[in-house]
Amino acid sequence: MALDQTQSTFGIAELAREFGITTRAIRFYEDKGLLTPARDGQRRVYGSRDHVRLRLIMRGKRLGFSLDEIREMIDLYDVDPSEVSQLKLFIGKLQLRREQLRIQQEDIAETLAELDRLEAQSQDLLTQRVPPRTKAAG
Amino acid sequence: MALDQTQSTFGIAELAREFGITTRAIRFYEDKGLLTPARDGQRRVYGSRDHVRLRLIMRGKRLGFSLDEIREMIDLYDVDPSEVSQLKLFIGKLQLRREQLRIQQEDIAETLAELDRLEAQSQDLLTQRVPPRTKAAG
DNA sequence: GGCGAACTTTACGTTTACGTAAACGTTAGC
DNA sequence: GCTAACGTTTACGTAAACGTAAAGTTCGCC
Repeated sequence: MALDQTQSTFGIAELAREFGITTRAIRFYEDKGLLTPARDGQRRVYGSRDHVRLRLIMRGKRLGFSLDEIREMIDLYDVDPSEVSQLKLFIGKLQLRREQLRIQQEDIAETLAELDRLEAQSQDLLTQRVPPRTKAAG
Repeated sequence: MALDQTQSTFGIAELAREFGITTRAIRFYEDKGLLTPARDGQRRVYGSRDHVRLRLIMRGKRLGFSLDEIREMIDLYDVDPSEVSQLKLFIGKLQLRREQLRIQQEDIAETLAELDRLEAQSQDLLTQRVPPRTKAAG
């Protein structure tokens, strides 16, 4: 009954179940260059690297990034920093992402604050209205 | 040279400029029920309410929401809390949004942490490599 | 050796969110 | 009275991200 801590290979259906997506989607991500599974004959075999990447893909999607953007972000993890010029370019890309995420954080904070307001109002209305005949305060 | 604090009406091109989108997009949002401008003859006239809504639309888009989701969120601001049952349903929707935003916050935090790591690594590499012939430390 | 389960490729279909172009109206200014 | 700027409707086009169906393969098993 002991589960594997880190399973090293996965079938496509297995990944699909785990991440709650379709095999079609997973193959589509491969078409777009986001995943590069090995093959056992004709069948795709996904390793831990693909597993990680798929997690990054799903996270990126939750944040509303396009697959192109997600690919760019994922590729950041694989950059071979062989040339200084490319390294600086790389750091530049990091800054852009960071800035974008910062804006999203602000947007979320604003939205949450507004939701708080709306809920407070609603709760007020509820507690004022739920007892329509209690002691008659008006 | 004094600017209006809160301009009360806007033309479509004016809004488009302000928000950096096309008039086509603005009309599209109207088609989808996100905006409801008044008319001056045939021309659309946008009020401060539409201006606010457009800001909410853009914020929702930055967070990766679909126009349908955005419409749902915007409509939350206009709910007439006439019935208690609807009010409870409304509060439920608020909770769902809140949960989704919380997940996004976590995703952003994770991503930022990873970007930090990547950048630290890169900076290390830069400071180690930038001076290829200084004092010859190897 | 036939059958089902899981996988494959190929390809057309669909939804979302607009882009783009055509053809037309109206208003200010020369 | 013309044109330039700004607006309108209508409609077809397009990119992204898959869905869906068809048709074939491969593997384990009874």
